[in-house]
Amino acid sequence: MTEITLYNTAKRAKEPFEPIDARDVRMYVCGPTVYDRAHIGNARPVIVFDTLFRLLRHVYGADHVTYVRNFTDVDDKINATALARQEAGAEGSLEELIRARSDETIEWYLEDMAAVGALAPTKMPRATEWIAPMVAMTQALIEKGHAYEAEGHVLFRVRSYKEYGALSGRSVDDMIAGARVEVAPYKEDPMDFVLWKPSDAETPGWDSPWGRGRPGWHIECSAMAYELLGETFDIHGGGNDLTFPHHENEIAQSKCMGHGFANVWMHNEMLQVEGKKMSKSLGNFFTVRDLLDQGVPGEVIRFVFLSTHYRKPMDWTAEKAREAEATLRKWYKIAVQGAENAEPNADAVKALSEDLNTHGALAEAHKLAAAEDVDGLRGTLRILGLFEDRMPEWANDLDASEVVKSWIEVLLAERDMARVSKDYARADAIRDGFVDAGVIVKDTSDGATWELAPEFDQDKLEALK
RNA sequence: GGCGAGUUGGCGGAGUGGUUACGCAGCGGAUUGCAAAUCCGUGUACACCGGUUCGAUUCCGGUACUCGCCUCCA
Repeated sequence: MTEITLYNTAKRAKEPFEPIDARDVRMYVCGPTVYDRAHIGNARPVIVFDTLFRLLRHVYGADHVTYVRNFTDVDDKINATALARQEAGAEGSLEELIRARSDETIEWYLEDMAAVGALAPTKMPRATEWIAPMVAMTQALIEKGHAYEAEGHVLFRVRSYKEYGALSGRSVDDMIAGARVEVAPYKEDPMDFVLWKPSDAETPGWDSPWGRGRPGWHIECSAMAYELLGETFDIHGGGNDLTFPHHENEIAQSKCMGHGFANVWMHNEMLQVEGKKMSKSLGNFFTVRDLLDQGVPGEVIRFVFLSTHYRKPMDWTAEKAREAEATLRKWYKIAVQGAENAEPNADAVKALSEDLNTHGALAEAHKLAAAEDVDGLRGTLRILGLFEDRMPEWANDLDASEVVKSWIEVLLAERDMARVSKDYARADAIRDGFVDAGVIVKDTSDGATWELAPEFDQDKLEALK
């Protein structure tokens, strides 16, 4: 069996991956807060952990991997959108509008992530459907002395968990020293974080022993992971911005419940755009849907993501997308000749098994393409999520008649042969079409150059249209 | 301030204690009906300073610089 090595944030080292139960390998990844379209950075953990999911399925069998990715649909930003819609005259109660906003955002998310080749996780729990387990866990933490109620809030007593800070390598005292946040007066300790908070009439809330309220973000993941994967599971993933405080808090909650929780912690690095942090103020903020709408295929987006190791900062550039598209066009023509159930190349799998060296796997794919190993390439592209059942439509050759039409536009406007021929790859067939139509002829003086026919006239071109 | 990641040839980006990563671009050539496409060939890189070693880009220590997190932002 293929030996998989993974970098474990908790150990700060790569270690051999040994599943608790090879017949049911379990992974939890923090999913999105569903208030709007997923931006391009959101796609990174999705693609990284989807690739890991595919590798695990390959190694342990498709039926022996459980992958849980949640939706956080308790959030003030969702409420704000719903409220704005109501004020703009939208039909329905605020509650209904909130639910509708979550629903539509989840739908968008699944569409966009499917477009970049992400398989659906085994389970996708919505926080609002698991409130009872969150309440139960909160209650249990109070009973164990790890949490306390204060002014309608329930807070986790950070000082009661000695290992707090181990994942992110921080000490509680250092964190307090560097804290820039104002401390709520009802907290016993500045580091304590909320498990449950009260909701006002305008905010979604659920009944609880502490009154009507809603869960804190961190308890959501602890409770859902426990319900769906059990007390102990194999891998917990997410972006490295979640390492602290989110994952640190999850660990504190679950460990204090007496759970083993996750054995391996994996974090992907952040994404930048054209060398800069993506932000709305810099104007380099865009969503996955924006790219798709601009005609960047999902496979190309995925390829670009796979070309950088997941633990390194990644830079999204238009140049990389161009390169990726050219490479994929070439590969698809070869891979499409391969058998449908072709196995991935062993060296490519080996690369992936070494802490998800996706770029190494792509390098193997280059070699397979050069060797015209149609099966190996097809299988390899499939495990990378770059090729499913058939060639993506965008990768097919351009339709000659469509291309001719665009050429005609340019010829009519500029009569520029060179300009036209630069733009299209399939010049031969297209040119033949023009020759047949008598629009272009070979220059008789040198016999090597093409020019517009002397008797060329507008009508002839118009007719071709 | 605290924590963490990184620095590889023109660019992107792997990896290794002593042998070609890979891709793109470039250059040379082949082919060709201009161009494109295709094919062949081509590149002695590893931030800086010390140390360990027969030998370090690869291990250890330090310096510089870059970046991220510490704000429910993946």
